[in-house]
This record gives sequence, C-alpha cells and structure tokens, in this order.
Amino acid sequence: MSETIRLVLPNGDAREVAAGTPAREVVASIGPGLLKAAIAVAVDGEVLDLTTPLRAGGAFVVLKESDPRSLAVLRHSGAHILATAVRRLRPDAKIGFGPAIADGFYYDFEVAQPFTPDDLAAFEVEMAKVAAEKYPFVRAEISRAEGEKVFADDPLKLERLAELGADEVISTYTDGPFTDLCRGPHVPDTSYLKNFKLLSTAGAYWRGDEKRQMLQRIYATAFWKKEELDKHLHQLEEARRRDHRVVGKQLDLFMMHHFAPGAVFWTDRGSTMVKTLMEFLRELQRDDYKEIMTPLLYNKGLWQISGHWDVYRENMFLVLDNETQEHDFSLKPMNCPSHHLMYAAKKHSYRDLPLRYNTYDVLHRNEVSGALSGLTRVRQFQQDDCHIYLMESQIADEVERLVRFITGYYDTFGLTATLKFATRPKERVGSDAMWDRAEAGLKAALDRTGRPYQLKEGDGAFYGPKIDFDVTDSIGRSWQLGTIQLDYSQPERFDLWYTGEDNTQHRPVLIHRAVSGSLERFMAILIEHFAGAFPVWLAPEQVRVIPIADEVMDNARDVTARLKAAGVRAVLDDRNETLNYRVRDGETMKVPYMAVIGKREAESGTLALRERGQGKKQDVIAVEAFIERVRSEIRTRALPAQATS
RNA sequence: GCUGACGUAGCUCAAUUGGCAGAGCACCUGAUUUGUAAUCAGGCGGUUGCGAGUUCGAUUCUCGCCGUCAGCUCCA
Repeated sequence: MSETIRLVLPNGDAREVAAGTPAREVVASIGPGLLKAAIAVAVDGEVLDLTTPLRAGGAFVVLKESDPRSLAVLRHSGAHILATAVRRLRPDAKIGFGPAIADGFYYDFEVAQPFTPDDLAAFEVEMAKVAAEKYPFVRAEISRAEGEKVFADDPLKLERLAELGADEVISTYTDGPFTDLCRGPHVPDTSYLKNFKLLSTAGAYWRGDEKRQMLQRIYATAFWKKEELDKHLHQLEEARRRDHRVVGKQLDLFMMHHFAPGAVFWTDRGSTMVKTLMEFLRELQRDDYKEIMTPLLYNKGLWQISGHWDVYRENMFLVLDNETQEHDFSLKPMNCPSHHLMYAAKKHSYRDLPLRYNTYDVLHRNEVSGALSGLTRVRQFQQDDCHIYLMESQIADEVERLVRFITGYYDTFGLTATLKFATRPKERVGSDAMWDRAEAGLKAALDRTGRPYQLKEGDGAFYGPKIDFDVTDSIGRSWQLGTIQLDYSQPERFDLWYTGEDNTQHRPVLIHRAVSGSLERFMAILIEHFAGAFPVWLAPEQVRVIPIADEVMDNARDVTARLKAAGVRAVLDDRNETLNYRVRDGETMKVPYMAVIGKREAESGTLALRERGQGKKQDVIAVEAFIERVRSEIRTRALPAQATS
C-alpha cells in the first residue's frame, strides 16, 4: 500500500500521493476553494467522485459545474435520489438500472402496480426532501458475499451482481436510507440536486429484452441551474407545439385513418408540398439520372434472390395468390431488387456507367403496431431512392458528387448536415481487400469534399461501408436522413455485369442513395423545422388575396388570376367575413403573403401586402412588382428571413 | 408485438356517486360591405371507436377487438 502514484495537473504541476488516497484530499491540497466547487475528478479521462480512492496516476482534472461531464454525474446521482424517494413511498419496488442519459436520467423499477401521474408528483416532492436532507453519497467496496446480503431483496441487482467478473471491484453507494449497487461516480451529497423534473413514466423491458419482464421506467432530467432546466422544459414545450401531427391538422396537410394504420392521406395542400419536393429533386436529377417506375408487387422468387425472404419477411406485407392459395407475393419494402431486374434486362457498356436509376415508388414495410408514429414511422412511404451502378474506379468521384448533392439539398431548407462515415462491421460479406478498397474510396471522396465527418467504426452495412447524413433542425433536434451505401454484394446475388473496355464482363459496384429518407418523414421534419411557416416556394398556399369589400371583387379576381398565370399558388378569399377575420385566418394558416385589396389599391393597380409574422407592417406595392417578387422567391427557393415561430 | 394512458359532433374539449349527451370553433342560412389576428342572429351536426356482458337504465362498470400516444438503445 505504500505505492505512490503520480497525478499531473492541467497546469503541468505533478502530485505524488499514496495509492488509495481519496480524490478529495488531492483536490483539497490544490486549494480549498477548488474543493468547494469540485463535483468530481477525471484521471486520464475516467470520471471518479471525490471519495474514490485513487489507484492509478495520470492526467488529473477537477470537474466543476462548468464541465459537461459533471452534469452526467449529477444526473446519475439524481437517479439514485429518485430511487431513494420511490423506495420511501413504495417500499415494494424492486430496483433495476438508473443511468444518466443524453438529456437527463431514468430509473427502472419492478412494481406490482404501475406508477400513475399522481405517483410521479409525489415522488418529485419526496426527491426534494431527500435532496434537502443532504445525505452524503458514501462509496463502499464490498465482497460478493456482502453484496448478496445487501441486495437479498432485489433480484435484479443480484442478477447484475452475478455477472460481475471475479476481478471487478464491487462497489455500492449509499445516500441516507438507500443503497445501490453502483460503479459511480456521484456528487458529494444529495443537496447538489436542486433543479430537476420528473417527465414521464413508461414500460421498459428489463435489459431491453422483450422476453424479460416489463419494468416501470421513470424519465427525469436535472440541470445545475434553474435557467437551464427551464430552457430545457421550454424546448420540450416548443417541440410539442411544433409537433407535425398537430400542425399538420391545423394547416390541413394530411390525415390518418384507422382503416389504414401507418399510411398517410395527403390533402390537396399536403400533396402540393410533396409534389413540390419531388419537382425540386427531379430538377436536381434531370440531367444525370434515369427516373424509372417499377412494380409494387412481386413474386417471392425475387425476394429469395435478394435474401429478403429469409431475413426480412417479418417486415414484408405478404399477399395471397388466389390461384395457389399461398402467400407467394409481397409488396416491395425496398427498391433495389426491382432496379436490378431492370439493369439485368440489358447489356451495359462501361461507357454507360455510372448508370443512375432514381425513383419515388411507394414502399411498404410492416412495422409492428407499437412502432408507428405520425409521419415519422409509417408502413407505406415514398423514398427518393437511387441506385447507381458503376465501376470501382468511379467510386470516389461519384461519392463526392453525391455528398455535394445531398448537403446542397439540405442547405436549401436551412438544415445543417453532419456526416458519419461507418466502416466494416464484424458481421460482413466480402474480402478484407474489398473492404480496404471500398473504405479507402469512400474516405478519399469524403476528404475531397472538405466536409468534416465523424468516424463510426464497425457501423457499416453488412455489404459495404456507408456515409450517413444526420440533420439538425431549427430547435436543435437531430434526424438521420440521407445515406450513401457502397454495396459489392447485391451485384453478385443478381448476377449483374457490364462489358469493359477489354470486351470482357465485369461486376459493377452498387451505390444505394437516399436523400430525404422517406418523403413522409421528411415532411414531418420540415413541418417541425419551420413550425408550419414554410418558405414561399414550398408553401401550399403562397398568396391569399383578400378584397375588403364586394366593390373591389372584380379587381381581386383579376389579381388572383394574374398571380396564378404567373405560376403562383394564389387563393382568393371571397368569404363574407370581416377583414379582421380573414387576416386572422391567413395568419393562422401561415400563408406567407396576404394581398389586401381595397378601393385605393384597386384604383391604383396596387395591393396592400401583409407578410406572415410581420403584423401590421404593410407595404403598398404595384401588382406587377409583387408578382415578380414572389416569382423570384419561388425561383431561388428563398428561405424565410427568420425561422418564424 | 409488449407495458401503460387514451378514444364523446369536422376540430378542441365538457358531462356530479351509472339517470334525457353539452360548449366554443368550423359548416349552412340570413343580416352586415368591412382598411390588417375572431361582426351579429338563427340553424345543421352524435348508434359516445367497434362488439359483447352486468344493470330497470351504460359515455360512465367488466371483457374482447380496432386505433392513437409515450416508452421498450444509451449497459450496476
């Protein structure tokens, strides 16, 4: 025990202390003020609490509130305090796991009676008491036998205990009446938890395994500062306010029906938007892509070749063949096999590569009922899908093009993309040499774009490496949208060839590419990203013409007709309602422009323009000038001046 | 699929311990002709998701089905 370890402080100073010295003493030796502010420490990046005996030396950093890692410590302690409170009020609760997660923490309990919202409120009050009682978090390192005694009544903990290796340290943390099997680290005492909120309760399988029992999970969050908590809660509120299911109804974009679960009914307004998105994509792909349309329903023979029949059948809608009385047919869940059939139907020259087939065909995937959610998780959807057949030597150029294409598309919506480069997984097909080439090709292409990207080792598809595009929306949420996947496997399964310069047959390489993911989900993201206040080019109704009184109706009709003739989606609001009523309705429907026409405007060939979100501010401008302005905004796909809320 | 909550007019929501199912908005009709976020009056609108059961009587209680929502990955 007389061994000493060496700790190097951020300023370069070093401390030699006896192994086993609690971190607290080291911090205190640096300065008493620092000890007060310290939440935890990190040794070579490993976060430890102040009571932990230091066993190894290394870079020594004291974590204060300002360090993001300390927030995870607070939240983890919050989970223990939650369990402490629950145990007081529901002594029968068996404890599961209670980790910190991205935006807060949770704790899983096994209880005979599920928690109610009233329970949650009571737990929250009790947690505040536990915090006020200021119990220190006391770490203890114990033997397996002791552990079995301490957790004799907690079968879930015993299960975890039994899994711990013989050489692992078994530690517990105690705050007042509650002891948990826990690796730590924790804040010094329960009073550190001041700003927290219990959010929701839901079932969660023990160990995430659907074969195991269902536990009751309580989700919560905590922050150091009240303002941060309030901001977080406000953002949750904002997300609810923008919920595409609510906004979609308000703006009359789509509906769902229980006779077609997981499928979307687009209204004329919603379908106008979807068509506008497709037109935009078509324009971008006009020159270099071949848009094709292929069948939706296929004999299982196709799926046996593709491998879907074995590994994906659960997710496919099987269709009964009336003649054989067998489920010999299936709606397609993906486009690639159909595209391969089309490719294979002809001889291809190397001169024709890269050959890019793109489509908007409808796909069906039989998601389990509990997975469905609004437009973001559906059973029937359209992908802006593309399959590119090319020579290996063309990969780098092609991928570079695709990255520019996809990020450029997102830029149009003001969505910021983060790239993730996913490399070979453990389970994979193909030789190492093939993977070396594929990964090198993708990487070279990525580097050439100059875009930063994250490396996700081992996260690739089984048939090839891929680039995923994560997009951040206007309120900071992240969505996985586009993907570029290299595939050496399907060209073999489908026995695809091209004739090379040397007049022999070669295997093409395949790239799968999607930009929006599904158009349905992309619509959901756009609705929430813009909170329904779409850019003019995308808005289902671009201009609403509002005549003040019947005497100017003819003029208003004429202006509407001129707008329509200029390609503007204009609607005449000739309802027998007050001006105020119609202006309010236009604002509620988030129409970008309202063109109000009274006697003065009709006589002078102008209109009084009211812009969405600009309140009373109004410009009186000539009709022609306005038409030009709107056309220009449509043509340039201009974004709203600010993210309208 | 599993756990829990929920399902009342087109929409948002009411309806005391089981006792005639309501309101606002929307829609229709009429009046009003409006200068920038809801004009007034009248009217239409429901097998309370569907189907059983208990009961004199069910929106309410029980069961089954359908659907919606949250969650079921973030490793003591």
